[in-house]
Amino acid sequence: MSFEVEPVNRSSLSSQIADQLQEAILDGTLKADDRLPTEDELSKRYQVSRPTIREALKRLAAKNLVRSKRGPTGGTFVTKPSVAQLSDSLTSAATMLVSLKEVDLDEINAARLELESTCCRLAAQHRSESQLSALIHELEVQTDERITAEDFCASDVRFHRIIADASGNRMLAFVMYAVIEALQPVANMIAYRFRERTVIIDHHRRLLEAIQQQDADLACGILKEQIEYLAARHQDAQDWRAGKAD
Amino acid sequence: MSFEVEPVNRSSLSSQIADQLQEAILDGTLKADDRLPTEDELSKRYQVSRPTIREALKRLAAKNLVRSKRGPTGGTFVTKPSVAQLSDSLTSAATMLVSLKEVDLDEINAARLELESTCCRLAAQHRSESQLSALIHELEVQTDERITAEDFCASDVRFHRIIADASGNRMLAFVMYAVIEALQPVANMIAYRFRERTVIIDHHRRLLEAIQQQDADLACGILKEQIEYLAARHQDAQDWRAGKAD
DNA sequence: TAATTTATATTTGTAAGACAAATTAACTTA
DNA sequence: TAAGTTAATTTGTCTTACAAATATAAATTA
Repeated sequence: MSFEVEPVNRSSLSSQIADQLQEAILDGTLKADDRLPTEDELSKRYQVSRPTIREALKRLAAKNLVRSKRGPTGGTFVTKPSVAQLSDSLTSAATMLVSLKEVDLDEINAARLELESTCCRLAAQHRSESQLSALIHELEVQTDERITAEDFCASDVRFHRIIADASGNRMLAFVMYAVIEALQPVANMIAYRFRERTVIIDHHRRLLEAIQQQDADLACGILKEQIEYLAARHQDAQDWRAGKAD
Repeated sequence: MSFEVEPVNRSSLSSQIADQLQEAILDGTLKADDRLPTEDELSKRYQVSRPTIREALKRLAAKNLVRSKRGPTGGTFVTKPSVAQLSDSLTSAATMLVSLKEVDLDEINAARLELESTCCRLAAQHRSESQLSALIHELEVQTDERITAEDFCASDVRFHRIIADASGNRMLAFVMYAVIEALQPVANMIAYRFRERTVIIDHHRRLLEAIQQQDADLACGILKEQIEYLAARHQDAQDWRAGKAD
């Protein structure tokens, strides 16, 4: 005599309910700006307590799938996806990879080189006059003697973002933004002591000229120089830190 | 007589606590596998009720930053989200944007071609025997006559993810996963009627061979063929749909 | 009558207390 | 010593109550 044994479901109630609601959102059953049933209604429908529903909703809120509001016209609403939010999520996830040391610096630098080379190549093809003006403007900002290190870093980021924008492909630009942001902690670390602004500015000037002249190969070569320079500076910073710890 | 007015903090307690704990995880104060204080301890420390703590922890759990376990050696432990988990967290946002046509499909396809060409080139250099075996295995799965359309799509995704992994760069793999996932609604849409499996399988076989032989240019050419094929199939699906609506 | 203030109803946010479920270590029994 | 039982701990769920925020309707004032 035998009977079948099936795996039992060990997931918590709140995670099961969150998964179901997520599926309803992703498969289009629940649409952007739709109002979910109230917490009380959901707890009746699922035959669970209200705190369990709230826990499930917090799981969805953490993924930006829903937002809540109090009051007679309040409730829990499916969030409308936006391009800005996707960009933020991508950036936040990339930053986490770095913070949690899931990826090492060589990997990020290599990825940056690949991605930004692609952006440079496309930028050399697609750049507009206003993007060139914007690059020129940032170069002027960077050469100003009064600029603080902080503002120099900010201008550096903007310079590279303009290049990403000039690729003419928004998805690529988002990906590029994410990688640039993920590198910010490192950039901040070497900003004060280990990075010669004049070298960076020179790279930027030559990069701008190459893009202006639509010379993709030259642009990629200059970019490679800059990324290698920055990687070496960072290695110096690490060595200096290691030496200091002795 | 005047006094300063500062913005008041409108965030809920549970989201503030989740943010603080997330920061502690990301800045390295809390490391992977560290055990957080018990729910009771956290509620005493933060001077809030235990359900509020639980809601905060559910927010972190949804981001794969913690996991919980019952029992005397249980508790809430810090986890390190994997590249796959982090990119999965982008899936919902990206998927919805593509479904709602908030982003231009041509842009995503163009970005995919650039990114995946880079991954193919690196995969041709860096692929391991086990990655080749995994690709071979997926090809076998795909050629099985009994496979459902759903399972074929899943295998297709895995095939491309293996290529991203074979690039040997986790940051690149991360962004590649995100782009692949964003295209899933489109792939699902054309899966049943507009996509010849034999064509896809042929592309995959040739891609595998090119990577095996470490011929990066050939791999990139085949990939271009596949992406163009899929874009055309999708255009056919849209046309067919437009015609059907008349 | 128009503008302002107050009251009411609704929904989410938080708290307190109780009990259940899962798990591990310690203890007991064979 | 191995197997079984028990106790303790922590998370998971439930019940009940009240607070906070909000929008609308009603009441009051000018």
